[in-house]
Amino acid sequence: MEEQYHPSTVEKIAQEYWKDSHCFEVTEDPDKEKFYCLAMFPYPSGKLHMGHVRNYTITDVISRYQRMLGKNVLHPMGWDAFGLPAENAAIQNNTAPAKWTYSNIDYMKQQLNSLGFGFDWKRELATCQPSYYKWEQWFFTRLYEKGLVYKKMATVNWDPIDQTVLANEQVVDGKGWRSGAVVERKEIPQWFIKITDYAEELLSSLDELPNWPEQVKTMQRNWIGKSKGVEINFDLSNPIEGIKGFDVYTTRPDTLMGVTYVSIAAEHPIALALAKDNAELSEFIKDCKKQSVSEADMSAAEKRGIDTGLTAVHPLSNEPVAIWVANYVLMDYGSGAVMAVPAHDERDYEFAQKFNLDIKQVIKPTKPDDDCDISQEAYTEKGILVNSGEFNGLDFQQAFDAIAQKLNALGKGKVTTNFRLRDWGVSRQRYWGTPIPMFNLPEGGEIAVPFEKLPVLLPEDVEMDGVQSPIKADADWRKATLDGKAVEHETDTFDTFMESSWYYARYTSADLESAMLDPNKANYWLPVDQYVGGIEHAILHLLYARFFHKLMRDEGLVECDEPFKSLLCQGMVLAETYFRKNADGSTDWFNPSDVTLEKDDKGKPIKATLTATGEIVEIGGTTKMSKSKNNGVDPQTAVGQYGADTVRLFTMFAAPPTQTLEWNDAGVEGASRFLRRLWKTVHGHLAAGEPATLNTSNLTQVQQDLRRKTHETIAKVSDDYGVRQQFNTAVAAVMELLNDVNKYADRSTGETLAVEREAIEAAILLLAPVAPHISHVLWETLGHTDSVVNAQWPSIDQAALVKSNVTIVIQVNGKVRAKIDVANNTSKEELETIAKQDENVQKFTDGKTIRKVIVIPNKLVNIVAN
RNA sequence: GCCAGUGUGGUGAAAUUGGUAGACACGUCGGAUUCAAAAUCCGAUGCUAGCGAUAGCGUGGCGGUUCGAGUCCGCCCACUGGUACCA
Repeated sequence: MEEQYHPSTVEKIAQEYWKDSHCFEVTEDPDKEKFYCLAMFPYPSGKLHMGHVRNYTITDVISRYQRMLGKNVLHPMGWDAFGLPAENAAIQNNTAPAKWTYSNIDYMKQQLNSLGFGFDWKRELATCQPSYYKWEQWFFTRLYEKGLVYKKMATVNWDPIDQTVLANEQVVDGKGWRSGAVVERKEIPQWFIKITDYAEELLSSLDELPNWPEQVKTMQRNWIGKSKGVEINFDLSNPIEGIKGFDVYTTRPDTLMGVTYVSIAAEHPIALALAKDNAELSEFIKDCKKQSVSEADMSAAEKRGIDTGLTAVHPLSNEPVAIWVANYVLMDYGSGAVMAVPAHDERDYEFAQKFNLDIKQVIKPTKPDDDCDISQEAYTEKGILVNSGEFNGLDFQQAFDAIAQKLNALGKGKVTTNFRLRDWGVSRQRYWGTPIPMFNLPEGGEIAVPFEKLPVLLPEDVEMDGVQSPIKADADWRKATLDGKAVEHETDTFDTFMESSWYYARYTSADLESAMLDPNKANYWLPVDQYVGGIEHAILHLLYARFFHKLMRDEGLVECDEPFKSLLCQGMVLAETYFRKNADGSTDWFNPSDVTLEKDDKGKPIKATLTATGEIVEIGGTTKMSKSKNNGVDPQTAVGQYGADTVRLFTMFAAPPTQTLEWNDAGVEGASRFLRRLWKTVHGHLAAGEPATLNTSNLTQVQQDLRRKTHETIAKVSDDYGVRQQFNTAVAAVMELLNDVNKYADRSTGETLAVEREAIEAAILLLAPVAPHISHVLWETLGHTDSVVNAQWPSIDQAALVKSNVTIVIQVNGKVRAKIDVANNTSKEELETIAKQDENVQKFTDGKTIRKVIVIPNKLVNIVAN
């Protein structure tokens, strides 16, 4: 064996072996327990970034670990290939989105292989391939036939200069990112899938996902937002254009007597009707249109409103209440109207204060001493009704029921269950996506493209002008015939969340040409046993995929109810930023690789300079790796410099997977140093001669301790990989084991070498999932004929774990005053006696009365004295 | 705004069920080796005071529960993710 560790040589050997033996290509095997491990597939943006490296290292570690446990492991990879960035890049580089995308895929695939990820490339797919999106189109037409798809008007961001629809991301401070024009809201017809039909099930089956992070389930529950409330009808005092009234929904009918006005959306039919002969209102409505459609922007916008002059009739008191048009009420959600109870709702309170509207308290605290001062702020807690006539004195539930019942009797309201979740709008006015498989008919209306005419192909050889989608600009593309009749192709494409909603299932039947899925294969592999991806997908992607899975189930394609059995959400990858402010106020950002740091004597950075010029730059803090701050660290550079194993080891070691990960070159060197030390240890061990067969009956204390460490480490790492999914502590445990080997191992005889051999082999096996290349070569070097990728996970020798002594902490009033070594399982009584006799303990109990002694066997003794 | 997280030494972090705060690693300092340096090896390293034994303080802030709180509860601050057309 070579004395020095050369990562590039080692990695070449291992990667060639994996490739030549096709060892990650798997097929269904009913005799073996299956394990489907999946990473969220990447958008082919050009280069792999550290977030990808982290994601795929995690799934690779889990896959290799599960494989060593003897399971049939599927670990596929593919490309989320449709999307907005390809269009932007195509315009910028004067190329076509397809060409750009395919060349990115080629490059990134090579990068993935250089990192040694064990993917089954036979199942590779790219969502922009007609063989993939054909089945998505087919599935959509099936949903259409089942009535789960419909078309309606919906609001988009409209750039009036570029005459194009903008994504929320493309709206910056209310203006179009390219044109700078103030963005307008525009209503256009769009396709929707009825996710709300599945709201109840999407909510309730979250309870069947014990291995999902609680925070993700909570976010999804809140997003679905099931609530019980009352739908209330308000009549208009004077009908307008035949409109006699409108509905509002509230979860707080108990506050109904506190309604002092109602707010309606700018697009509400009543507002539009009134605006016809009200110039001021008409102007306000026009103004409301100049607003981004994103919820975050809207909530940040100033609350504005205007009194319409029209009143509605309060359904119980019959008193007139003012109708306001407000910019924060949206036509797309609910009925486009809300009742306002300023005394008991913060937003209504703020609005009422601003416009001097009445604030009427109708709820008082259940406990009289609770803070409630309506002149200062809204009281939003539930309480006891006041100023509510016949309902006075009722609590929330009683009032809810009584008021609902009364409204019901008057024919003015009913109890309903409401969901915050809205139907899934899947239409996009973009080019680089799956064409929506619908024909628009000349007489109006539409019909699904029949199966024989699928796929509706997206032309790939196009020129992007930066404004209009090439398939919208091309009148010929639109032309089609159906049964000899001229029809037109829909020119909108699908939301790219469509493709990412079912790719995990297609991997099981990747090359199937005759159907979307092969149920036999799909049902063998599904559900995914472990899904890993960024927390940013906690709601949208994961909810749409869950929904799509249920749609596929109801189509008879899959059997299980949920697609992802266990979910791990990884944190982002961060790096230090460096910048210089220019005289004109602009900022230049410098990549960490171009900066030299100067540190004070404690190691705290005090000064940063550009390595090339020596110019001083400012330290801008650690943030998410991004193009805008130029702090991306290229994985390829790191792999070239230290090797894939080091990069993988560092990514796993530097932080637990769910936390943010800070890239740090010094830390990477530490990881590299550890691998070199491992290599050197194996080299020294082999040079010392052949070990004898391990005989555990005649070991010295030091050797027993080393064996205990070996088996404690196996137990710890197994728990960390398999149960806790905390890879950083697993790596730390192996580091500890190797430290002990180097400190205590004895190479003088065959018997002692056997103890060292056991420890070293354990270390290699435990490390194999994280650093598979070096483990592959070292395992071979130790004389094994099978490859480490197929080796069996080490088992624990319970006898080696037995401890003779434990350290007990002795506290006085909760403060540590002594530590003692005692035999394992010393009795409570004995521990108490020993503790009280301790000299240091007596110093602190002297002159005090011992009130209580708490003894936790094998842990601590706490003496309470005063 | 709303929903969900996060906050521990100079730094990344550990502490799995309420029981020794800081494992492991980086950095820094000191030493060995070297003509010298790199690499490697050994040792020290939470902060403050003290030669030292040791003592006090210490897990974003304020308060609470408990014999005991990084961990549980309440309020607050800062940062991050999502907010339905970025993926």
